[in-house]
Amino acid sequence: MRLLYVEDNERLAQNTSASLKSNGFTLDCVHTGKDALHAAQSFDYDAIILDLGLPDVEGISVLKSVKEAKPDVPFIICTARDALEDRIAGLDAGSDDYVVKPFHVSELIARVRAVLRRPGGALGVMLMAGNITLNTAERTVMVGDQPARLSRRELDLLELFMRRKGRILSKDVIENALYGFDEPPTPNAIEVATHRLRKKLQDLNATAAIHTLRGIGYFLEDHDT
Amino acid sequence: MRLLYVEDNERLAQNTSASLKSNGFTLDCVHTGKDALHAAQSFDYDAIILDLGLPDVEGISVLKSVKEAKPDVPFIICTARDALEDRIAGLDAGSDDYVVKPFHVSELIARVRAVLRRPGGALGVMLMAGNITLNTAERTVMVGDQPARLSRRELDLLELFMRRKGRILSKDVIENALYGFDEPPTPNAIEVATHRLRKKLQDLNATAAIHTLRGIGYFLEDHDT
DNA sequence: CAGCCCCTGTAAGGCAGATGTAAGGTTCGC
DNA sequence: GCGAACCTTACATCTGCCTTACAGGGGCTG
Repeated sequence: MRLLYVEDNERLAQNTSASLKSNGFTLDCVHTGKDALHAAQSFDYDAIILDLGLPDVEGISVLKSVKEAKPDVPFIICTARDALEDRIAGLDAGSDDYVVKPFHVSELIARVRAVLRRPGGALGVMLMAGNITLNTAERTVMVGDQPARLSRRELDLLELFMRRKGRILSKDVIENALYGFDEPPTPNAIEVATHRLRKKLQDLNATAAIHTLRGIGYFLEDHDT
Repeated sequence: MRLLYVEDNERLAQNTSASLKSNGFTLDCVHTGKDALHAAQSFDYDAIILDLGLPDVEGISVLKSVKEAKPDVPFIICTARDALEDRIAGLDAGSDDYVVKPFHVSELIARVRAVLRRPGGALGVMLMAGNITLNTAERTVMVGDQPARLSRRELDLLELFMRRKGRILSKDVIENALYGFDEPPTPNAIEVATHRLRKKLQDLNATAAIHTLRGIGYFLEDHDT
């Protein structure tokens, strides 16, 4: 679950980023409209949180540019209470929701979740593979009738594999999906994460397993359909 | 890039068809579930756009029938906003996408492109020779209905041959294509690699083979076209 | 605030498949 | 029949992945 957070106020950005991260989101945080455009272009985010009133490029134009290229990405706009016209313009331009400043982080998180849960969004789906069931809304995993105790990383990884069940995922793809660009891991990190996930699944007698293709990537086997 | 478009509303169908065609897609348009099933059976579409609420056969059952026979075909569903929740409940949101009516054609096109660009999608070319199929996006090879387990070199080599199907490739060309400047192999390396690839293809009863032209090079036979 | 536990990335060693090299054997063309 | 080009097999290396151990960090609890 990877988000882009566009906020020019450094302190606010720091606080909010921390909260979002601790709530299980992978987060890329940028401070200018230019960076935002660049980031949005180079990766498919599940949602974009956009602060209006950026220094270099007008916020709304960021939204419009991105929406043009990727109409599907949901936006959540943060704006001051008195900037009402901006807000309306934002919704007209295709924003999916907005939050009025000052806001509690919990409210922002709730809105993000709500947007992701919408049809076509990333949340609210049940994923299945063999006897593994992953509830993306609750972030819980069952193997057969046993609940699986997975850490955040493990769960993100498993969700990635299940969303792309049967398809091959290179380490590159995995890295992009799980890690923000300010936290690049060694390639080994993914190997270790995969190993830990595999072990837990195996211990619970999961009937779907992650296979390795040497030099190419990994894939989750898919003998149901 | 060939699509199947299933839509019972004639006027909407005409408009949308025109837009899709002018965007470079080859399009088959049908108006009933029956025709849709028939069309989907007789041709391998790169994606299917399906309107829900068809007159004769319920849309979802079209989807299920086709998915049963061809699990890999991506579907994009068009539906009214209020009918959405119950409809998508039974679907695997991991492999499909949705457009909510009324929609801009540009949005539909964007979704189609997104789906095709996914690993396993068709943008990332499919190469074929005899009963060999190479998916360049996933880097997978099928011989008939058997998956081939090729190493990276073998796959690179096969891809090279298939992209230049029927043409003669000298060892020089192959060497340049497969090896970086800083890793010049002995000429024998290519012979060995070819040998290993040939063996795996033969073991899987491939109907296309790599032939040798003494003193000139190799080529992949091409009796289809 | 201390202590503890869990999570997670890093580092290091080992194993196995992949790949190049070498050494005959085979085939083709002259 | 001779030589050159290619095939085939065996072998050694090397890369990539697995596995385990360890350490820093964050959160929870007493």
